[in-house]
Amino acid sequence: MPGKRDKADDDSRHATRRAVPSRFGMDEVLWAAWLYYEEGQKQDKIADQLGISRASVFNLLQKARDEGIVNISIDPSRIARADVALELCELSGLSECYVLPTPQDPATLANEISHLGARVLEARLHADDTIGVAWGRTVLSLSKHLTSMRHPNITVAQITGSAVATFDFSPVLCTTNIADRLSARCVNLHAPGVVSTAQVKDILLNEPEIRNHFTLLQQCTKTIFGVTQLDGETLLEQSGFMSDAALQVYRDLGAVGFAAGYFFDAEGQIVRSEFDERHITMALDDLLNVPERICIGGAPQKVGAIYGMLQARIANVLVTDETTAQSLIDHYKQRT
Amino acid sequence: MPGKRDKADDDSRHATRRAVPSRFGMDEVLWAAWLYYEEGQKQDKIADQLGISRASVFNLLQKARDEGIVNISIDPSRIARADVALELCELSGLSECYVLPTPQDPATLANEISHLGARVLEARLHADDTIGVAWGRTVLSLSKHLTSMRHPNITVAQITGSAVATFDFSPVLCTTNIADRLSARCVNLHAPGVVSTAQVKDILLNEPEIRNHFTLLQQCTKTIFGVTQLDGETLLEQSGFMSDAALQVYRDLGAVGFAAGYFFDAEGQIVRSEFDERHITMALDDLLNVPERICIGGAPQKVGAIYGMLQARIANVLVTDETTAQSLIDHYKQRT
DNA sequence: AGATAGTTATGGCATATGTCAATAACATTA
DNA sequence: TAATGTTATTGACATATGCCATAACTATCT
Repeated sequence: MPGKRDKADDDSRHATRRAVPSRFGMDEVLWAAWLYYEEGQKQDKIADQLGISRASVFNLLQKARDEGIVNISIDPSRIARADVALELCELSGLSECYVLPTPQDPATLANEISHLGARVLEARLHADDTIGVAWGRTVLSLSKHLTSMRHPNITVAQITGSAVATFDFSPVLCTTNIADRLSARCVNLHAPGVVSTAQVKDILLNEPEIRNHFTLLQQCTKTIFGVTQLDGETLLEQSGFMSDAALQVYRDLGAVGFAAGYFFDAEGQIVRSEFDERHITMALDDLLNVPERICIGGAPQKVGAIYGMLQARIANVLVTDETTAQSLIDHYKQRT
Repeated sequence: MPGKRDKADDDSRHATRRAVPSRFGMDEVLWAAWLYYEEGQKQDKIADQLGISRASVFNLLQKARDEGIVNISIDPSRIARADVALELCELSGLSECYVLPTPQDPATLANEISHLGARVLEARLHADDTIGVAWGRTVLSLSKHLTSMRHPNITVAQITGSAVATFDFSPVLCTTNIADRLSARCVNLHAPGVVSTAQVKDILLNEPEIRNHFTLLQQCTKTIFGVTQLDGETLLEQSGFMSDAALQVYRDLGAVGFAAGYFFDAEGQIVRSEFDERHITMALDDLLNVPERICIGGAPQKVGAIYGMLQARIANVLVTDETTAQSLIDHYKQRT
């Protein structure tokens, strides 16, 4: 019974405290983490050594994991190397492809893909990177799975104007979230995502501040974006980003998907319409010049869109799940 | 009962196997590791998904850990930052210091320090490093704690001639072991560690092959070595590396320790005798020019020797245990 | 001082993990 | 094809871990 703790008890406690009086500055968290993860000691034993209860040791270890003092990570290169990924790379011309085991519960798929996306970004990230960030549920979700890390001189920049519509995965939010986790410089694009006429777009693009932003975007070493299919309900209209009518124009022109600011058809041809003239986003040529163009996304209904995107070369790195990857492989094989 | 497995059973098994038929090339190990470590699923659940027993999942995870597919590591910078380490750095002028919690069982101390040493080396290692390796129990033990890793263009070189005596921690063994684990180029020094006269040493040092080796050593970016005290039995004489008489000469001259090929006294003065003229090892000037000189060692009886070594600036990075670190701090404070 | 609220540490229990000997699956040889 | 050795898989048990309600402690206020 815990209530029994009295002076006698306390004395006996002191006897076991010999090794590590807490006056030592050395972090108990660190201490426990070392003994547990490096030396493989049992929590009981560590509790003895530190003169605390096993439960406390558990708490210390928890803290160590939370604070990133211990890092448990899966070598991402192995995930890329997995057979399905490899086959898809060969068929599609992707330079890299990360494939997640498809979860049993489809509802968690999007979440888990963005989780893997976060790991992939972390693994590929290095000093002096400039990351162009798009917007969308997937990208926002990715930002939440990033563990705080610190590389010198990282820049995170918006590739699309800040949409004004009311939705919780705005370009600004995606960008700031990611920058925050990476302790990076955050460069927002202070312009609307869509304007009313081509003329307004021209005027804006000639504004010095916005011009500078697009110049910065040309320095991008990476971009991150999701991908949407156009059949059925999409968040493009739901979010108020564009009108149903504008979207229908693209559908009528044969577009099947949208990624990183551009529409494309089932064979990877970029589809343009009047809307492009009003959409403030990174120029296509600049986008295609970015060395690492990372697309995060997967779902059965997205397969057609992803295929088109891959053919359009919008992405050269893909993070997806196994079912989607397999469908894509099948898709490619059919065409041969 | 396992014997009961028959066709009926097999069929039911197939039913649960839907998700991951083993025909998929994707590594089950990787798959299990992802589900367990990234998604935090329980082994039971993973077993279901993969259609294998929980015990097998456990085995897969074990394999994943063994093969380094999952990495569990403690941020080494935190260990360096711990208070005792920091204080010792300031007092001694070390550029870095890694301090291990002193284990309860003194018999395991040497082993655990070399374990930490291995982690430290791994953490500091990067592409294009050239590592000068000394010999000794500690260094050999360190080599065994290295986990296989692969950086491009690492070179591992012996800093001392290959001793001919019979002991199991010879320079050659230390070097090859480390090179092997790091998948590095291994450059051995094809000469005895000690020769009979100064003249023989001169002749050897003028041999082109050996000359080249010493030129290579000047390119070292790191050295790794242990440290020995001279009072009591030492492995210097036990190993047949040098005679009792030769060692006594150094003791008489005031030497208290030996590290990285050189003797020094309690205040950090290098102590030389005739033996140095016959000892084939990296030149002292070259040694002191190496940017990272990592000494691995700790024990109550080594404190005096380590103090001398620190004063002699033979090391600028120290890996030790807390008791030793604390004793060193006390030692420094006494002198003020 | 005594009461109060907020924080940290603990005991004990439900669950998850690790171990191992037994057995199945497979490969090899006679 | 049977016998034999080798490796992988498993069920069952012993142990370690994760969790949470509550005790102990601390700081603050009356």
